[in-house]
Amino acid sequence: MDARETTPTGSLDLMRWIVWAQRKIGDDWIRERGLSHEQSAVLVYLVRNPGVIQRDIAQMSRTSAASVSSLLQGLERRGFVERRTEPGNERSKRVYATPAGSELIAGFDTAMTGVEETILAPLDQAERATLRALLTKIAADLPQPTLS
Amino acid sequence: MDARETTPTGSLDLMRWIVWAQRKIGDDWIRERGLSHEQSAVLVYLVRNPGVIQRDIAQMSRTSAASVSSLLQGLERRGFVERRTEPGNERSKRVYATPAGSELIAGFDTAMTGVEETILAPLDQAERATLRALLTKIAADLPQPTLS
DNA sequence: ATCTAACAGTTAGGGTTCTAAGTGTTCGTC
DNA sequence: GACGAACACTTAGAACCCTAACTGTTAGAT
Repeated sequence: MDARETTPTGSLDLMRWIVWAQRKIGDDWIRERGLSHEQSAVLVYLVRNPGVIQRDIAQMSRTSAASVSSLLQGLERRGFVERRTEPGNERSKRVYATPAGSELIAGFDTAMTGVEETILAPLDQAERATLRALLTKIAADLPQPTLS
Repeated sequence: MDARETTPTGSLDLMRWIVWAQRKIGDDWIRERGLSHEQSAVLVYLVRNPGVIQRDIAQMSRTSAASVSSLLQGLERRGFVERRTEPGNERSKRVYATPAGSELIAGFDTAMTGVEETILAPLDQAERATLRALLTKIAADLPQPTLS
């Protein structure tokens, strides 16, 4: 939930608004499959980065190792994820999305690209290029999300 | 959490990335004060719209009346929110942010405008105007967040 | 006036996520 | 080797949010 404004004006307010519209659709799609938003985000990450260890997941999602542990328990119980320890390193566990997990995310991705197309419909190709350039410039040096 | 990509390319991926960076900072700020993201969003809404009833909150946040009830219990217990029933209508409750609640959100807002400035730093004034124009165009006819 | 249905909100119970404290494993130093 | 610190992860317990079922209130129809 993030409908902080009724009539957004600042650029970041607008972005939040737009992103929130897309996210809401994605969350609904995911929730119908019985997963939370956080679980889906981790599953997407696992499909793109197979075999990472839990510490990596904690870093990218900026949460604690404990939260990752609980979260993966839920995903594992449903058969979307698998954890294996490799011989020679008994304390790390490599995490993989199962075929069922990958399939779920594939469906999610196609649904989401459809939504993206719908959202960007008001812009022509030149405008989209400009937008992408500006956003790239911003994203290039985002401040480290360390608190003020 | 929404770090779905390691190297985002699409415009909406970029927006998600940027928004997520800001949101993460905001969430940390809020969590240090002992609130969840959802609770903060509702509190912001209440500061801007004093006296709404719980059904309104459920509509704007697109959740259920039950969730709003639990959420407000947490906010009320901490003294950030107050619920009053008006004579003549015994079944609706008008909800107000207390001074403590308003003060909290005021601090949050100033912190966030600082973050916004930091994030937009790479763009000059002309670029910011272009960006805002493009985003406004998109936001103008966002698809209704009804599921596909 | 009564009866029903819709409404506004709450309670109960389960899953999720968080903080704090606890295992077990590896590395570095002596 | 042996010891201690750092590391990777788990468990326990609390708060949160959600679905389903519930209580109490209002409005409308007969």
